[in-house]
Amino acid sequence: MTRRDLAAMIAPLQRALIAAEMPVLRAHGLSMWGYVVLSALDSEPIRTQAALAEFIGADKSRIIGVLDELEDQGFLQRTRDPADRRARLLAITDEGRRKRNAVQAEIQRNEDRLLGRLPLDDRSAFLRALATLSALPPQ
Amino acid sequence: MTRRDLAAMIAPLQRALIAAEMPVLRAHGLSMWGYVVLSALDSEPIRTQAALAEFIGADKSRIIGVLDELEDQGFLQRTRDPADRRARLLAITDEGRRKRNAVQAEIQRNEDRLLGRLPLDDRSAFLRALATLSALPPQ
DNA sequence: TATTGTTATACTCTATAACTATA
DNA sequence: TATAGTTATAGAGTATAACAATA
Repeated sequence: MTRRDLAAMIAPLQRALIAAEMPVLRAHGLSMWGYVVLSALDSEPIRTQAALAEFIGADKSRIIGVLDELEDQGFLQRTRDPADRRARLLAITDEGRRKRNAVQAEIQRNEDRLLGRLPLDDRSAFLRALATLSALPPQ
Repeated sequence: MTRRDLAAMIAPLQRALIAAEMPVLRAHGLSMWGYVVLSALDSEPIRTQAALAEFIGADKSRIIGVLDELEDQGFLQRTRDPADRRARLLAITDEGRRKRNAVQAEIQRNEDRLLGRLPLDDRSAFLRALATLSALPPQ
């Protein structure tokens, strides 16, 4: 029995999900990477920019503009690490957490509409499978 | 009950799938878009470049270099449409079909290794769900 | 005038390589 | 000398606009 390539099926789905996120993010004044950063800081204890960059799979130079903007918006604080004055410690603010939660709620509401097309047990199996596969080591 | 964003789970999976495809494609002398084009032509009756571009969700100007290369490689033929001499009719060659099938077999073998991490019924539900969600209209 | 395929141009993303300040 | 963060530069990928041939 033949099937389509996984990547070929996932690509349009990913496109659709991102297209649905865009207006939500824009309405909240967040960039895609800004949302990714807030989500990372909200769910994991991350200390430095280098640690953050590695966690979200981006280069350390790529996130700087994002952090600058988030800090300007008051969603993030950067403080020098007293123990190593080269490093900057990252902390999401209460406002940042609120913003992230509001955006996520809207995004997941959209996603749930999509998931609603699936039979109930396919849906939970799908989410379970995604959670497993997304957590695999890169290799 | 909270879950991660769909997009956030799909993104690393997509990255992993593409990373696994790259060496296979390179070994066969195909670009990613070249493979996409051959797959489209092999599975759907597509006549013109405009139709192909729309089918794979790319701009018509973006596929030209891809088509040039595939033609050079002998995987594709372009002929002027006698009924409308502006248009060029696309046809995958036998060699192109063979190449596409060989590449797809290798790619899916990799993918199957990933899917092997899932319990059997989750796996079929996952594939079923993906087929459904990837086929949804962009909206 | 509109459309097909093509080419040229500009823009966005990303990766890489310098640079600074600390260690 | 090495590392954290920053800035500058260059490259890839993409979108848009202009163009020639045909309708």
